Amino acid sequence: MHCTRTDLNSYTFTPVLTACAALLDPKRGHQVHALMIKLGVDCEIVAKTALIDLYSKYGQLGDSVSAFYEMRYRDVVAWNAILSSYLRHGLPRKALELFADMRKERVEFSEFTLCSALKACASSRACQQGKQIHAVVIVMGRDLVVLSTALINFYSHLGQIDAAMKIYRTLSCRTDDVMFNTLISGCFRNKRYDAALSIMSLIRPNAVALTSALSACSENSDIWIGKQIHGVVIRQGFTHDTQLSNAVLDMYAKCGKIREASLVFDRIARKDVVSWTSMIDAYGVHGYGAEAIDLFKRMEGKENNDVLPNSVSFLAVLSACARSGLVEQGRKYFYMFQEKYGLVPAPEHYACFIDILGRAGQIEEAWSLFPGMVDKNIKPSPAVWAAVVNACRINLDVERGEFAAKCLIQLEPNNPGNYVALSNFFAAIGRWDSVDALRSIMKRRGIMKGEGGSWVTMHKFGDKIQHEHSGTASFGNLQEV
DNA sequence: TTAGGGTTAG
Repeated sequence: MHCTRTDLNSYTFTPVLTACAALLDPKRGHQVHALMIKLGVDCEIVAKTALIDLYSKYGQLGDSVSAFYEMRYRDVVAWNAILSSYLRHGLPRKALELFADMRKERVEFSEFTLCSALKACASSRACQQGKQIHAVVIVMGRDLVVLSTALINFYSHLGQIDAAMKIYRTLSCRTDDVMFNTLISGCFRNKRYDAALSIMSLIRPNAVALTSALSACSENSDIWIGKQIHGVVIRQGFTHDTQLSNAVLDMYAKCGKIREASLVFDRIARKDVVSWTSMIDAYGVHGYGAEAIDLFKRMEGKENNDVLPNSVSFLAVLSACARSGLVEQGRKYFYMFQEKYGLVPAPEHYACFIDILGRAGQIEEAWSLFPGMVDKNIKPSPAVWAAVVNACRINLDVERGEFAAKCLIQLEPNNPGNYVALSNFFAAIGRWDSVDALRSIMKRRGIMKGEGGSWVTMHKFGDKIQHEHSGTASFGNLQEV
């Protein structure tokens, strides 16, 4: 058409943009956009909306947002597209701000809008706002399968599984696999195993349901259920599914079964970046720093078909070095990831590297990283300041420690963990008056440190009790001991 | 002609 006709307009290009977005080939999409500009057909509302979606799917949030703000007039579809764009980039708070702007501009919502808003509420844990949207759904009288699914997902993520089940029970619309998968994932997430398994029995086992079941078992360190799900994965012939196998691997790793995790890893035929990173991290968490590094070298080697490490792999390798005290290796990889793979360290990478250096007494080198952060326009996060405070505690660096402590509390005054780090620092330098002062501040602000705990799972086979698994819990995270 | 719900690694 481009070669033979001269009457191309916005409506010709929008489906082409949709195709480009589906192909995830930015070069092609950029060419098409350039042609649209050249022909002057990039300004219509549908064209701009398709561009919001295209750039969002390419991971170019800035360009997606630009397309939105370049519009003279915006309809509800354009607003919906930009909400999805922010959600796709993991910015639910920003999506909720835009949702508020929609209300200010008196744009009438559609079901699409409410779905996205509910998703934003679920991932940012905006309980009250989500319930208000539920009320809007009721008032609109829309009982649709997609909207009901979004509501079930919202309540499940908030831990209100009974509210989620009530929506399912009082449904008058049709059901489908996505809704059942949402229910299954919600029940597992909230440890309603019986309900989850009985819903699973209503549908044919599918990879998504099994993956979410396994990720909930990882989260809850529930090896007993996790093993049974793994059995279903094998019996139903899903072992070729990489994403599902990654979830099996991670379940064993999170439950402390590193050997089993490694066996699953070896059997994944088409390993992706998540497979490699999960296994590297599993070794690192269990203190097998050398094994983590060996595996990373294998990832770089010939057997790996061009799967490149990303920023999560970067962090997994660094944290493996930190846990095993591998200072030289940590330093090597901190720079190698930037030079060889062009990955820009985020604050969490800096926090990890500062931790490595601090434990090794290299406080000067840790401090010397700050100018580099300023150059790269990276703002130190609370985790960075916490790492500095810990480094100063180990190295008895009073002056810098006090400075970092001040920054940390200013930036994140409600995180109990920060007060623990500060308290340990002041105790180490003998400032018991400050330790006391911190306790009073915590009391006054109502900040409570989470309790630590430990647990053992026992199973009874006839008269015999078998010890199955044990671990410790602190701040909601479970770790094998 | 553009927008929506469920799944894996930090």
